[in-house]
Amino acid sequence: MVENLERQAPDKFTVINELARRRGFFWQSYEIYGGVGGFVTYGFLGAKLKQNIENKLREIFVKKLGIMEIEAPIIAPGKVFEASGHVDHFKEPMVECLNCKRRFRADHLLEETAKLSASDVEKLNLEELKEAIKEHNVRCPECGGTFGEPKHFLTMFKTTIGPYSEAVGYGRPEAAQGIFVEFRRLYEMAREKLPFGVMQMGHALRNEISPRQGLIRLREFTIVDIEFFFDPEDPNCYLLEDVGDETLRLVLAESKLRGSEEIVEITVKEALEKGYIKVAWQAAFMALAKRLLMELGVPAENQRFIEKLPWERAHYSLQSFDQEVYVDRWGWIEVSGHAYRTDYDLKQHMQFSGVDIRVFKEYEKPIVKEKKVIKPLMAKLGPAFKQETQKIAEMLSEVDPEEVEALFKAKGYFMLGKHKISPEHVEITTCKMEERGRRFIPHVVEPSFGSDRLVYVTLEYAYRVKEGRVVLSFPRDIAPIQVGVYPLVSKDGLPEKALQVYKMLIDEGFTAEYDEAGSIGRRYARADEVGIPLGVTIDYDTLKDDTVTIRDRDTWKQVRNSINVLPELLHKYFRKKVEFKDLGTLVKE
RNA sequence: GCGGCCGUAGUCUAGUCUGGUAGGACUUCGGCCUCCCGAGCCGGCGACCCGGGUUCAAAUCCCGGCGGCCGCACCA
Repeated sequence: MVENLERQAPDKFTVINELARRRGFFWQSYEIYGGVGGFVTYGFLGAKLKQNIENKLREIFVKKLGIMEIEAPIIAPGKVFEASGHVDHFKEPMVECLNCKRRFRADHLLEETAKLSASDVEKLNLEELKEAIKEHNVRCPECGGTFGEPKHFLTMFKTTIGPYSEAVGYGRPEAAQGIFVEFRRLYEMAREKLPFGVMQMGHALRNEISPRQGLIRLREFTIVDIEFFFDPEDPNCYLLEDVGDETLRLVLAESKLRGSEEIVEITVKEALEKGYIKVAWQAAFMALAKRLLMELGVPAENQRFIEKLPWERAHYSLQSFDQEVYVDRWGWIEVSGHAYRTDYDLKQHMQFSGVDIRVFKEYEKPIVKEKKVIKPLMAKLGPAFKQETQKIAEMLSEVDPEEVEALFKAKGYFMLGKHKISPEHVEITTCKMEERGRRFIPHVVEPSFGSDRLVYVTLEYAYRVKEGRVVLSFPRDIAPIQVGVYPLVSKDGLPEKALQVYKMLIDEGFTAEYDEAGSIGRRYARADEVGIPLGVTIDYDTLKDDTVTIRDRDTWKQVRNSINVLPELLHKYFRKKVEFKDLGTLVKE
């Protein structure tokens, strides 16, 4: 099997997908019906690995930064994605060649063939695209054929909510909107203080045209969206204290425009000083994302952040970086996106819903302004205008006091609609206005992770071949199974003793596995292949002195120690407080 | 969606051209054996992607579909 793999030298993607299927990490869903592209089912090991990775995200963002995790629905009424701009932007205009049936992006064709600019083409609707294609006589670049009607392909899953077909709903293509639409309540829960962050981890749906990259591109996948709200006029980012000196490897848009993928290695602080990254919070989250990937086993030099060009960016973003990891098969692939969404989403929802979702921020000292006001003297207005009085009083509050004063000076009266207002009807006074704060829509930076991709890169970076055997060297704190427990041989009471140890470890909260099948070597090999960091073996000495051997997955070294010290030592080991050599005395081979 | 290649147990594969009982290896399971690294022996489970057609007879030939890989396109 392994020899076979080495002989054919397939890429890691193939090897990992095969291993994943064989050992039950994940596989393509609906296999008994032939399988459907873009959907995946995680087995026991994969689900556990994914949970452990997701918990790592929780640890970094929820526990340490106090970001609030929420869980919102996957289906949203049409309005939500109309407001967010997805209904308009989450689709591509396509034309089909009537001759060879090839499909092309209509806008791309016009850019290339008719030499129209990207921004011009983007504005065109289907009808205009059709005309532009006709006008410029655009033909199929493959066979020279003519094109049919341009059509949009919407990449959101559309459905109806309830039995009424007019109630259109969409499966969310991102979890972010579930946060934005609940902003008011979330802001309250954050004690009405900025900055604050909200995270949502859950499934998202994108009806990809041709998803053929395993966990890398799925139609249903797990997204982790963090929306971090801040005051755009208060750039202070307290995270810089922690991450300011962290280095980032950036590929800047300006380099890409020159056709280069040159990497600028720079600290977070410097990147902000030089203006490479517009928002401090965004830079800070990029640093945290880098650390996360390192903890998943991806070294810094195999990571980079690549800036999106304006036309590559999502419709809501002012600046975007993709965090990329180098993988064997495709080179650089995106594992997280960092978008500066500004106030775009909240503004849109405010407009579409009609609900004021601005926040109020009190000034440290109220700003006192002197302001002229017109005070209607009702005692004079009443007798003069009778039933019109109320209306006039309202209208007076709308006019500019300065202007009125000037008119009085010049003409001795002014016309309010058809009414003649004289100085005797009103009083113009100066009064002190106190502005206690301001109302504004917070800005947002969004770090967004793809859980499934994290699972994939974790697997790829854990993959090793040692002496012809596959070892998944997961970081010990995300390994799906922590400890394997084995009787050296399955007789003479060793299995019974091993089961006791196994139960004790389970009771202590470890994820453990008991295995007595085959020879001990076979069991170690099997455990290595699913990445179990430690193996505890019960042998004949155990029966005499209650000690066991503990085997390290990566070095295959063994130490020996008493059963009763295992729980405490192993807890420390999995929390990275002690190393393998600290678990006991080395066994000579 | 298009083009090329491909589809036999969990995995790798023989058989397909030339239609006639689907065979092996690894894995897995049970047993024996086994005092630390996929050892050995015995036994068991397990497959022709789906549908239609041709034929006495289809894994094999024909048609359609589904799925995979590679390329194109797409990836907000």
